[in-house]
Amino acid sequence: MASLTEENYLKSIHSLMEKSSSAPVTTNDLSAAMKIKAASVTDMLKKLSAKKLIHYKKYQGVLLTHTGKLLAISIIRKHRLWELFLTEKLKFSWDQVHEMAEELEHVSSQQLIERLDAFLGHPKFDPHGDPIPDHNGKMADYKFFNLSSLTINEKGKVATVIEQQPSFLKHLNKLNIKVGTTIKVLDRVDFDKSLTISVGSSSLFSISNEIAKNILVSK
Amino acid sequence: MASLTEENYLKSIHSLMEKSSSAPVTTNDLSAAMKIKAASVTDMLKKLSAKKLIHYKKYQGVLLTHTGKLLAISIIRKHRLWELFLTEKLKFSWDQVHEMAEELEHVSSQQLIERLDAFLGHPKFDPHGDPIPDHNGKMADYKFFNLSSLTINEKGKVATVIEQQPSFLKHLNKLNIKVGTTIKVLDRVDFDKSLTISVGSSSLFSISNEIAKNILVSK
DNA sequence: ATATTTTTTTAGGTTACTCTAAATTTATTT
DNA sequence: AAATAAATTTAGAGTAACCTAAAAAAATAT
Ligand SMILES: [Mn+2]
Ligand SMILES: [Mn+2]
Ligand SMILES: [Mn+2]
Ligand SMILES: [Mn+2]
Repeated sequence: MASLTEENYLKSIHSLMEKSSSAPVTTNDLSAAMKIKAASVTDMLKKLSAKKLIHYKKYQGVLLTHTGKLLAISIIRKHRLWELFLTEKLKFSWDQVHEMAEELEHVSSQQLIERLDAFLGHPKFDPHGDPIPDHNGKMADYKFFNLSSLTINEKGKVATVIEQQPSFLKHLNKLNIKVGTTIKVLDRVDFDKSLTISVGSSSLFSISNEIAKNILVSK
Repeated sequence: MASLTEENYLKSIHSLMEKSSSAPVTTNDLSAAMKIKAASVTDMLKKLSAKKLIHYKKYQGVLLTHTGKLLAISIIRKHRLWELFLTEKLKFSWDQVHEMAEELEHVSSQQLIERLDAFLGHPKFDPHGDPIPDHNGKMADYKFFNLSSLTINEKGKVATVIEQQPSFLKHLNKLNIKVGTTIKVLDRVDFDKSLTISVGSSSLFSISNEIAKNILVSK
């Protein structure tokens, strides 16, 4: 139905819509996110519009149609299930799996993905703490708190990370921070909002606000 | 390095070379096998030749170069490992896995395939009894016997099937014949070479020579 | 309300892969 | 050894997905 390229556009539009709380996504946003020139993006928007996967009016940005959204979510489902397969079964670490999942998510068999889901025990979250949509597209919708917003002596359990570049994830590995880790905020420096935290039951160190802002916790 | 399309051509050339015991593969052979018009095949042959993946002289057919052969075998390795994953872990039957593996074999990560190999326990054969090349391209090379060539009262263990269309595999499912099954030839009709066989320890029935010719056994 | 800047679209091209129709080469028959 | 048939290549074209440069529209600043 949709080509690999079209699938990538839909996924990108979906993720930009989430970041902008469903406001129209602009051509330039897509161009920047996908590293494809704006003129090329315009071409593809016309095509996706003709296929009724997006709502598109010249100069007005785009929104996913119902069909487009379902398709986007089904690709995200595949991406996250494959990521979990790679960490759980093949023992890759969370900083290695994204790129491979970018390819695996385009494997078309619906049956394959349902079997994979069962094989993994119908998981609810991927290795980065992102929710895995079920086969109807529904996904867990918890509200998490930014680590940087916790008060002194407050504890949180790492739920998700916002920034997911391998370099950031590898840094968290060094700090022993992963999904599920309990973090307690012990102190905050007024000047730069850096935090002194304890991780798990052992170590105690300081992290910048830049890092804290990219970690979401449940209380 | 090589595109999905190029990979499919190399795989096709490899399999035709095996069938013709390494004689040059013709443009028309490829055209028929890949269901792509001969003119298009010629275009691609020029391209693969420029990349030194095949030996190609106008009108003279093609052979894989050393590099081309290594690449073809690495794709076959991926194909067969994914097929085994699908049967062993996701519980698909041998008649369902080929199509999915046709897509999965193009996922590029070398690391992924090495981990998958380990996860499956470094298997030697795929669900159809075909040998899985190891990471250096070496594969088991047993000599098997055609079921149709067994003498009366001779036994064999099913090792591979030649024809691998889903329809044929499903028929074998019905007959309870799979890789590993022991078959004993009890009688042969002179007129049409059809065989009366016993399968495993139970059933006893007749199969046509057409079917027998597509089953290879070890003695 | 104009002028300037920024964003987006259009116009015209390129590459990868496919096609049909015509030309050429090789193989087979007579 | 021609003549005919079959296989292969060339020529010309189309679609998908990209690009740069120029034009047009929208947003911002004066
Ligand atoms: Mn990812
Ligand atoms: Mn993820
Ligand atoms: Mn197969
Ligand atoms: Mn196989």
